[in-house]
Amino acid sequence: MLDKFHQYLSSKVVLSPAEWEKISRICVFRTLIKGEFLLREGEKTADLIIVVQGCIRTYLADSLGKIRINSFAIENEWAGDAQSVGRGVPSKYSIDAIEPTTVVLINNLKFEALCRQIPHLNQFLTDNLKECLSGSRGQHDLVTIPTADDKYRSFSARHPELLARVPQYMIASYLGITPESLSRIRKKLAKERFFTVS
Amino acid sequence: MLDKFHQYLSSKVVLSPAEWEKISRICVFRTLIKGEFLLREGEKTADLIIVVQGCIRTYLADSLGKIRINSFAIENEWAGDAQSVGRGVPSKYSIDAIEPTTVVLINNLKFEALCRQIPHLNQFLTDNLKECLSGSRGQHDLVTIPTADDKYRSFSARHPELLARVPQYMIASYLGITPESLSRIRKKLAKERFFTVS
DNA sequence: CGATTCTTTGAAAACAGTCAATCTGTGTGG
DNA sequence: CCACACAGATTGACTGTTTTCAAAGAATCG
Repeated sequence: MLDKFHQYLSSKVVLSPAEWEKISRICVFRTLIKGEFLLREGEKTADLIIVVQGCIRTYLADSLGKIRINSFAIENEWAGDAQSVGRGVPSKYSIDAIEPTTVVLINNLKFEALCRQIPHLNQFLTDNLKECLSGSRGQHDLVTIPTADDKYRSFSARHPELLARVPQYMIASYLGITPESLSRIRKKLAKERFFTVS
Repeated sequence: MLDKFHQYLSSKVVLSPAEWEKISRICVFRTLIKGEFLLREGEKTADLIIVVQGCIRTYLADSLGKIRINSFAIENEWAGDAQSVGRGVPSKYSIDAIEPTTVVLINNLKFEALCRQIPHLNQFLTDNLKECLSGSRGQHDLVTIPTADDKYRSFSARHPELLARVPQYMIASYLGITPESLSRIRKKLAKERFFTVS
């Protein structure tokens, strides 16, 4: 797993062996079984989270139980609320694994200290934050689409990899619709496709 | 305006006069009248945008004309799609001023070069990206609230300053509901408050 | 297998959207 | 200073989509 993470990092930035050595020393790997929590609402955390293998979801629970999924993170994606990390602010979100997953946890303070020493690593952080921001905006664009089936259409075009990987009721939650509606939409679309193809 | 921006920056990071001098040299101020565009969908831009005075909105237009507002930015807030900046990617979003507004435009490449020289400025960038990310997540949390009146309630609790400043039909767009619905919701809430207070 | 978890289906109710008309306030030009 | 035009907000009646609730089918996993 360390190797896999090294590979990913190397694909993003140029690092000398000595630099990688420093970075790897502050990486903590954690393996989660399906359904296992990485963070619960209200808990504090000081770690950045990067998925090495698997898939985790970040979600919000309203007053009584119903959850809304904010984001999925798969291989090499970051998760978590970058802002609350390292500020002692309790997280609004919960994070758990939806398949067997391995993540790297990196202490935010240590990471920022390293960023000051390693300019390339700093670039990596900045780029990633921008990517997360862009992803979040994209997700926002998605959920504000006014009709449920356009939401789903848009989602499947944009995230085919998740479509295959994530249970339907979670996609529904991510899109802000009910699983029942999603099921009906899929049925309708399948029918449309059938008449269109031949 | 330069002063105002200096004040803001100083409140965020410690800068020597020499550093501020360097930064100020790459700042371009631009004043917009109400309704004036800063960026249109499809255009490219290489500049970071920070509002010094006034209010701008970032929005997305769907296939025929209807717009969905992604975000408002008021004094000292950043706007724009951090990722598309400086990559030659045409913007998905349009940005215009909803009141008389002054913004600072900072060329992204020049800014990043300065960040490499001035660690504190780099910290400022990182912090701001995190804040933008957090803001975007918050906005997402808002629009995924399932009922329109909870959306509005949540919005007014979270952004009282915008409530007073932004026309209602724009707030409706921001929340993903119609102006008519918002009007009815406000009426209902006013009635509830009337019976609750006395 | 047997049991949980996930998806599908149906019918009714609630909610928000649409369309169209009216109302209100503000700023402009005669 | 008034009248008009315009942008924004409100209201009503109606339509349509989505939710809800409930139950039955698949699928998956130990």
